[in-house]
Amino acid sequence: MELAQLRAFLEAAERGSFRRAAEALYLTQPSLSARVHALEEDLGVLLFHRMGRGVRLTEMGRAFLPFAERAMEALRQGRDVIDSARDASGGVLNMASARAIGTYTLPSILEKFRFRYPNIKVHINIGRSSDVLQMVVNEEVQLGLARALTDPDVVTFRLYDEEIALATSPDHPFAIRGAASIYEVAQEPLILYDRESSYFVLINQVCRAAGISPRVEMTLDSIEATKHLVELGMGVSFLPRSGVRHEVERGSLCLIPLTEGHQVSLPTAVMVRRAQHYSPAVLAFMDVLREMYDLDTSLLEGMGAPAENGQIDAPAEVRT
Amino acid sequence: MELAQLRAFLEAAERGSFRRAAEALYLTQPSLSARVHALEEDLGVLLFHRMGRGVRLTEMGRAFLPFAERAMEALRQGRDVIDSARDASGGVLNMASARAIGTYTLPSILEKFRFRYPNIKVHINIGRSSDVLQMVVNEEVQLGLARALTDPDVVTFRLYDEEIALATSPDHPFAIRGAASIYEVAQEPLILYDRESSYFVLINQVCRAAGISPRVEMTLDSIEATKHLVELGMGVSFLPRSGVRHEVERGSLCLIPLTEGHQVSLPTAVMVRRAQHYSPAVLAFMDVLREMYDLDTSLLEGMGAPAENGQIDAPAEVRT
DNA sequence: TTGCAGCGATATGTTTTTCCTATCACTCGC
DNA sequence: GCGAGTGATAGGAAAAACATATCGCTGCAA
Repeated sequence: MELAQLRAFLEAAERGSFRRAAEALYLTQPSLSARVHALEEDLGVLLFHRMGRGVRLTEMGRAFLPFAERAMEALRQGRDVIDSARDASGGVLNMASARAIGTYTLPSILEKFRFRYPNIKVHINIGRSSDVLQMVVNEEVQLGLARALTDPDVVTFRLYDEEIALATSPDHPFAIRGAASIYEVAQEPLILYDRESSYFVLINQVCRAAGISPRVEMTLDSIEATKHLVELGMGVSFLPRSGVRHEVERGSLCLIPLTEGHQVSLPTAVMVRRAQHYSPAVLAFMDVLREMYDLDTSLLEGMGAPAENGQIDAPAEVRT
Repeated sequence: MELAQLRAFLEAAERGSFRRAAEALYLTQPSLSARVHALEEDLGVLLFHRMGRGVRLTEMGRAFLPFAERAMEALRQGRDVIDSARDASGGVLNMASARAIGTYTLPSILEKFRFRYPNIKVHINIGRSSDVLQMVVNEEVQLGLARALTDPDVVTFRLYDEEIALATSPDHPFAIRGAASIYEVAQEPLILYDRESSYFVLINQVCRAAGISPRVEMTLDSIEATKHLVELGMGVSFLPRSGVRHEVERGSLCLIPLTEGHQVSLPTAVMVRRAQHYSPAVLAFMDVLREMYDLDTSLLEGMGAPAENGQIDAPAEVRT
């Protein structure tokens, strides 16, 4: 069965004439006749009564007609969807972001993005870094911002290293002294957020590296709430530097360097599912990131698949 | 767009591999590749990401997939309907019959028919002769039994002439005398049924031919009720001979010959929509009729369209 | 009744398309 | 790296589709 045959069938059924149907399809009558005949052969039944004057559907023909119409309608709709999607596909960017990035970094990115591409609608899903990666892999989103994770199906571009700093209230002994040892921190009540988050994992990792086990007094799932508790002197916390900028400027929080020089940083990256072609929206967003973070996104453009150096395999990085 | 392309698309989408899809469709990989490429060209979008290892649907491909599936499903259903209709088409005979024929003649026809073709289901619509003709023309039924009417799109085979006889109760003067003049009948209260029916029209026609106007006391739409009224002596009526056989045998009704020799007969016929091919059920029914009424139905069989002498143009016939 | 016009079927040669074989380029797993 | 597996490409062969010309039939009209 072929669509050409169905088109011939439908046209002939509608016009009651092979000749006129052939005209409508820019064919000669014998060609259309052959198409109908082939369809009849395929189905094993006569679809038309051939009268001297035109043709008329048989019972079988009438029975088959609605199905042929439905099939053609489905394909027409499919084509419509493709057409509208092609025109509008540049118009929607569906992305995912880790919470901290979405809260503190993404707004400034979006500001620039919306200014430069005001017609692109953006949908943002907030989740943990591992969720973000998963959404990218599953193609639930076109693009993800999170801690740099690696996956064979994902291209990861590193954006910047988020420094995780020890934060205390201004009247805390650490703040007054202006420094603290990692071993002292281990004695302090520690407030962390979201046991599953990258931050939590990373900080535990640092402590283990230093051979200490921190006194985790509280875990929350909100950075904002954590900051407030630290401001109130309930404990100290490791927080992303970009997330406490305002409080530091205001003087309600202090960032304390560690005497051992431990520096905890979290590589932040943008991730896309590996593919050969990317939607205009994705390329536009990457372009904004390229400008802001000196990124090399040339690998995404054109036909070529992204090469190896576009990725980062580095796990959360700890320099000492 | 062609179905071959859609089949290639669907198979490749399902298997994630052009090569395996090609195998499944008994093609070589380049052929399948070309089909998909042609579809992509037609739609103007890429449907697959070509990875080194297999292929993966693009967003567009995912968007188009359900429509392609729906179209294929519609065609599959259409084919199923055709297949089951072909197998069962011999199994259903949809017919229409005029009331009198359906009541008195059809049962004996059906008895023989059901005996010989026990697997054929019969649906019967009862209506007036003109309705029967219309249903045949509109192809609402495959076959009609009615007064012989003519239509350019209908083939009419005459079966028998139904004699319309004057019926009275056994104690009526006509019955005692054993005969009646048409002019005497004009003086009697006449009971007729169904103003629109062929019988009614025919009897009026006879009376007008004799230059008389009958005393129509009552019109009913049931032959059975008419018979009962005549049995009770409420009047006389013209009734189809086959419809009063039982009452005459039982002695509750008498049939009175007209002294002038007027004989009213109604040509009864079977009618089918003119076509080139007839379903097995129709041919089977015609075969039973052929045997019972010495009909020449050979014209319906084989490929040839029915010829001219298969029809009857005679209107209701009045011999005098 | 007899032409005449319209329609569909058929035959045939040509053109177009489709298909397969062979080969290249690329990716991935060992 | 190297081999297995996969998709793209090129070119020749096979098949299908198409158009032209013509026949037979039907229905309409003179």
